[in-house]
Amino acid sequence: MTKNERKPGRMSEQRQQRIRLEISREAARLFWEQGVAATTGEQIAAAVGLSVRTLWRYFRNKESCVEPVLAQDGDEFVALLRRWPRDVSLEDHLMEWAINRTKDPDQQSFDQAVIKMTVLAEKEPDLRTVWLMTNDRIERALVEIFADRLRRSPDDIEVRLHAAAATAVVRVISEDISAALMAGADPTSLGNTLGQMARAVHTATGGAVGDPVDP
Amino acid sequence: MTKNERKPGRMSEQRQQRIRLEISREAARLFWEQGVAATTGEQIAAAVGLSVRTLWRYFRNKESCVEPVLAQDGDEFVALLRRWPRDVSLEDHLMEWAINRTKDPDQQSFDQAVIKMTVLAEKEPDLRTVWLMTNDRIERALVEIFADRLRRSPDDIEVRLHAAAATAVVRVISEDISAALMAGADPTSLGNTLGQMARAVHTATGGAVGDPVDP
DNA sequence: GCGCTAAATGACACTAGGTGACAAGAGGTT
DNA sequence: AACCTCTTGTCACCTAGTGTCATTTAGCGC
Repeated sequence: MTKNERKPGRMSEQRQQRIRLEISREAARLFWEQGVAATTGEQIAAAVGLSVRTLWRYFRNKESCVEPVLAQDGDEFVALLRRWPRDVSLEDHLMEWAINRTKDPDQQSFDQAVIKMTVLAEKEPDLRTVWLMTNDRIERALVEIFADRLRRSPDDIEVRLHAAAATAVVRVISEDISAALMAGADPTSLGNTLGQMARAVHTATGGAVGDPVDP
Repeated sequence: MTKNERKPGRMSEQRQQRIRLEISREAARLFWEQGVAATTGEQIAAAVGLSVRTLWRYFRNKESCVEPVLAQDGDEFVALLRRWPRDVSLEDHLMEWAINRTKDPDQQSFDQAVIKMTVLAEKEPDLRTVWLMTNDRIERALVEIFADRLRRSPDDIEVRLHAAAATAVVRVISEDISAALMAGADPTSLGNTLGQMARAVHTATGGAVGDPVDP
C-alpha cells in the first residue's frame, strides 16, 4: 500500500493553493488601486505577510501574481467542458455553470477581483500578456477536449483551428461582459451570456462544435 | 508651405526603423543560438554596436527586441487586408501576397528569422507573450478592417468576434506552417497556404468575412 | 504529547533589467 | 561658420528576481 504520498514537512496542496490565491487577491487589489508599475513586489509580500524571497518562490514574476485571479473563470470553463456529455448541446450544458455557481460573499468578492483584472488587462500591457497567456493555456486544453469529442487527433489542424477560434470568441465575450459589469450593468440585464458563448463557439467552429455528437 | 516637417537633428523614420530591425535580427539570432534567458541586453547591444542605454531606448525590454521580427508577417497581412477590394473574395485577394513577395536573399534570410522566432515562441514563454501580443494588435486592426467591410461599428460585438476568430485561425496556421518549414518541409509542397487561410477565416467568421460584398 | 525528517521560509548577497539626468556628439538650417 | 535640436553615451540608481545557507515549520511515527 503506497497509501501515504505526503512527505514529512510538505505542505498540503490546498494550503499552497490558498497562499497563492491570497497573494493573487492582494496583488489584484494593489494593481487596481495604484497600477501595476507603481506596485512593488515588496508591497505585495508585505500585504500578504510574506518575505519578498518567498513571494518569488510562489510566482516567477510580478505580473503573474494575478494569474490565479485571471485564470479563475477560464479554468472553471475548461473544467465544465471536460464533463460535457456527448449527447448534450453546448448551450444546454453551459447552463450547468449558472446553476452551480455559489453565491457566498467570499466568492462574490473574488468574482469582483476577476472582473476588475479582466478590465484592467485591456489597458495595462503587462497584465494583457498574462491574460493572453491564460487564454493560450485554455486553447491548448480545448484542443484536447475538442479532439476527444470529435474523435480526431489533437494534432489535426482542423481541431486546433476550432479550439483557437472558440477560445478567441469566448475571450472576447468575457472581456465584453466584464466591461459591462464594471460599468455598472445589472447582471440580470445581460441576457443569456452563456447562450451567447455557446452560439459564438458554434459559429466560430463552422458548426463543428456545439451540437450533440454520436456516443 | 509647411513643406519641411523634419526638425533639425531628427533622424529619419527609415533610419530609426532600420536600427530597430537590425537590433531585432541580432536579438533573434542570439535568442535562437543560446536561448532567451541566457541572452543579456549587453550582448544584444554589443552585437549591434550600441550602448546598452540606447538599446533600452529602442525597446522597453529584452523580449520585445524580437517584436519587429515576430510582427513582420502579421503586419504585412494587415496591410494586405487594408487594400482588399470589396468586390474580390479573400482567397483571390490573398494571392496578391504570393506574387508581391520579393525573392532577394536579404529578405529570405529575414524570413528565416521570422520562422525561427515563430517556432521558438511555441516553447519559450517569454517569446510567446510577445507573439500573442503581436496577434492581439493584429486582432485590433482586423476589427477596424472588418467593421469597414461589413459596414458595421467597430464596437459591434459580432465584428469583434469575427476579428478575434479570424486572427486566431491565421495565427494557428502561421504556427503550423512555420513548424513545417523549420522541420525541413519543401515550401512548394505546402500546397495553397493562403487558400487555407482564406477558407479558415471564412469558416471561423461563420461566412461573414471572405466573400465579395456590395460596394 | 515527543521527536524525526524533509520541505518551506527568511536573510543576505548578488546579477540583470531598466530608468532618470546630464553632458557630449551628430544632422540639418541659416 | 554658428546654431538648434535630436540622439547617444556615461553614470548613478532602483527594482525584479536568483543562489545559497541557516532556521523554522508541517506532517509523520511513536
